[in-house]
Amino acid sequence: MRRGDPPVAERSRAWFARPTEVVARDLVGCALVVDEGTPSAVVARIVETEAYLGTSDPASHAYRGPTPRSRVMFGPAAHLYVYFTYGMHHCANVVTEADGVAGAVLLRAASVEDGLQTVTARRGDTVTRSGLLRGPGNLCRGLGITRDDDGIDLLAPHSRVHIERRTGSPPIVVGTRIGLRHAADRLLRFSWLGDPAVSGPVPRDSVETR
DNA sequence: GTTGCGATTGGCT
DNA sequence: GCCAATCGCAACC
Repeated sequence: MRRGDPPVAERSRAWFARPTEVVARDLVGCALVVDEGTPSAVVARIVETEAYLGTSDPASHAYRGPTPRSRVMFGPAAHLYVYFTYGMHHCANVVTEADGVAGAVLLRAASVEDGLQTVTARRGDTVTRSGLLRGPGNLCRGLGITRDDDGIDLLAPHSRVHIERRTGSPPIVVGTRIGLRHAADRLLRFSWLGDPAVSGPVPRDSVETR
């Protein structure tokens, strides 16, 4: 490292601390690395995300201010926010924005690159390969993410979940978020165009490249 | 203390 | 397209 370079961890934190919808778009194509260096390591490429903003977003857990559940969303970026819903499913988010400002990106779908045997063992061998991590609940189950992982720092060396940026720019489709009662019309869903692991109806609202 | 419900999923009509 | 499963939260009394 040249003299004067900022620490790598700080530079990465700044990347996650950008506006939530920008991070949501840029996370598509990144790799999720779970339990690296263990026999059950998994690498999966993110193919679909949704942005959940702070106190201005009626669909966000942060809408009414911090609660015991949502407090991680108000903390520093690059942490994991995991919540439990419908009495049976976990959903994983990447925290965005500056410390004190709420924002998070829901990880909706991913494509298994490595660790297929581990993911299949968790999801069952009747699930098709593209369906293994399709949908936020299935993604958490296939990766073994639970509330125990709530609040972990993605940049900490010992963390069991990391995110790696990858070269290349996949074609991104922008659409409406899925399963919402409020603010259902906002274009805050980002999908890898044409990827078979994308969940829900294929969004066709607009296409952008980066 | 009580209650209504959800950023889901899979199965059935 | 409709609906049950299943329970932690957060809103409300």
